Amino acid sequence: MPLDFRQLRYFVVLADTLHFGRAAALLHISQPPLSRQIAALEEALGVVLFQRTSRQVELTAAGRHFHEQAARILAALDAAVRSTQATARGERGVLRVGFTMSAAWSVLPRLVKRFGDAYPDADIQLNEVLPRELNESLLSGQADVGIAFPWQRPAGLEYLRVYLEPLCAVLPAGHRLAARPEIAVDELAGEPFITFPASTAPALHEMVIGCCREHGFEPHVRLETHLQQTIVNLVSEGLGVSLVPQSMSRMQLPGAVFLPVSAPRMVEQGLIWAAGNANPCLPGFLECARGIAALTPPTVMADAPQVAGGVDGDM
Amino acid sequence: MPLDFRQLRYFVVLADTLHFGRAAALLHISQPPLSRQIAALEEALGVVLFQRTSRQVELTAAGRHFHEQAARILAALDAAVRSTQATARGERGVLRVGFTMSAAWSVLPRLVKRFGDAYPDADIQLNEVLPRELNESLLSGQADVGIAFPWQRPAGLEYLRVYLEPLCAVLPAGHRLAARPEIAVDELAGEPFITFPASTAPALHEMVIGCCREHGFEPHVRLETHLQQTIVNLVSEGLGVSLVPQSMSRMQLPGAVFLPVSAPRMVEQGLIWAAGNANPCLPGFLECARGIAALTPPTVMADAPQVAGGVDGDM
DNA sequence: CACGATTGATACGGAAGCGGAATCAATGCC
DNA sequence: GGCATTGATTCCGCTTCCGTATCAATCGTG
Repeated sequence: MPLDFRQLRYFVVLADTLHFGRAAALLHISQPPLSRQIAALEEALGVVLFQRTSRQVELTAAGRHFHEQAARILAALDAAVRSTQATARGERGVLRVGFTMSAAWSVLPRLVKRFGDAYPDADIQLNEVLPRELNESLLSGQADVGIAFPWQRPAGLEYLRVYLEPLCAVLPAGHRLAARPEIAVDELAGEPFITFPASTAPALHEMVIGCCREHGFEPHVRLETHLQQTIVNLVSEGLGVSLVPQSMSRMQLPGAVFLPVSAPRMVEQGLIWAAGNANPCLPGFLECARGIAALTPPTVMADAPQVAGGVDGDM
Repeated sequence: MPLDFRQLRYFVVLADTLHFGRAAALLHISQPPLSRQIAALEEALGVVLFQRTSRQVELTAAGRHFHEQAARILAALDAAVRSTQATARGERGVLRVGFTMSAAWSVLPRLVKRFGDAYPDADIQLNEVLPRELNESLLSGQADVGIAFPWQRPAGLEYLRVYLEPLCAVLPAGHRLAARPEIAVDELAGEPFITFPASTAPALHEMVIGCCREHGFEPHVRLETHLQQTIVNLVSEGLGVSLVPQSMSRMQLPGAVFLPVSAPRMVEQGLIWAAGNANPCLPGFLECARGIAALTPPTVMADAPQVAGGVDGDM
């Protein structure tokens, strides 16, 4: 009575073969149950689907119509099962990535591309968030994973380092130190610095200030701005100097020169995600990130042609 | 294991309510079988669809996706059942109507419109056929029903009269008899006649020739053509006279005058169909035709304003 | 902190449904 | 006219399913 999937499968095979015996053989059942299931289907529908004589079986007009519908439904069911399994395996779905502009400069494009190649049916939603908002965004479930310079990590958030690189100095092209192949950090002691505001980007703020303090001086902060690109721009205008991750040297500004520093501070970027996040795409994304991490050291070199002298980011 | 429809319905309700007890109540079953069916569904898919704690139920990402799919499939199944039942009732489907141009002049448009109003989801395929080909077309199943002036009817074909009307004379406007309100058929004895070829339209041929013979003369056939419209056109050009069904007077040609004849021969049109035709739309179509037949007599009058004097087609 | 209420999972017994072998009735072929 | 084929029917054994009762885990509350 309640219209079973089995009846649909039986019906479609019978409608294809128009022969109870052969259809039953294809279905790996004997003929009597097939007759009964078809009869039950017809009774459930209240419609005669086959016109039987004792010698041949024919579809009625209603049967022909139901044949198309049933085949479509069975195909849709099969597709639904497959796509659901793919969803559970993380091969399809949506992963919401919250990224900070500061952290996205080098890692994000490669990671997104790698993930897209590995999981072509999974979609990534990229949303920019402020660094201080990232943790809350992850914990509240608004984003599945974040890419950032790590900072104070609350309980419930996991972290995976993806990228390690040295800080380098960035100077105006006409600066007295700009022609040197390498400088020491403390040679910048008297220079006007351009840094990040501690309120919105504490990790980046600490990165520059902390590096200077390690080398024994308190930097003279002349300007603060949120974006690393802006820092480099301001440097190129001659407004000051700064310390930035080496990958920023990808910016090919005529007025700015990137110089390696001796015994540089290493800074890292990584993925942050909520420990309880159940998005099936997340493990695959993390795996891609681990792959990126393994490839990173040589890649850093290739990406930073302007910087002479190699500093390898061993991880 | 084999993925039942019931499991889909159970799953959708549970995904809607996210509460085993309430979902079971909505499904009019108790809670344990629901738990088991959901577990069986998850095992069949190999996918965890719900994240259960003892206090709350939540959909996983795969579960959310499967929810959409399952709801779509169930809706498609419901639609398929309804449309199949509608097909079996003849409320939807395709009815192939073979019509002869000669017979379609008056009845066909009204019949098609009536059927279209009564069965808005059923489609009519109109195909013109030559009169002599109609019977074979019906018997071979290329058409479901035909509209024609009846002729020799082979075994296996049914017939239903739909329309009865008198023949009337059609004369050139300048003809010596054209000013009369009515004429006798034998007054046309000496006139050049325009008729149909006996080979392709035997019924129409006999209609004219037989009428003349009934009135005691053999018409002098000057021209033969297949279409009634062409006959009227040729008459309006002064090339001869003819006898045509009264409904042809709907053609408002300046050069042609339609005149009632005394004691006119009545001619009928009707539906012809194969006795074994199982198209579910056919009974409804026949019913519409019976309705047309009942309405025909007054309609004939309204449609033939140029003909003075009423000749009622009693059926 | 302890008790009760709520929720989903599990155990068991009765009943319904399904599949398979045997058989029947109708039809076509030689 | 005998035989083969085809779908329907019957009966039996088994699986599966539902419902009642119960359990384990958790939350709320005083």
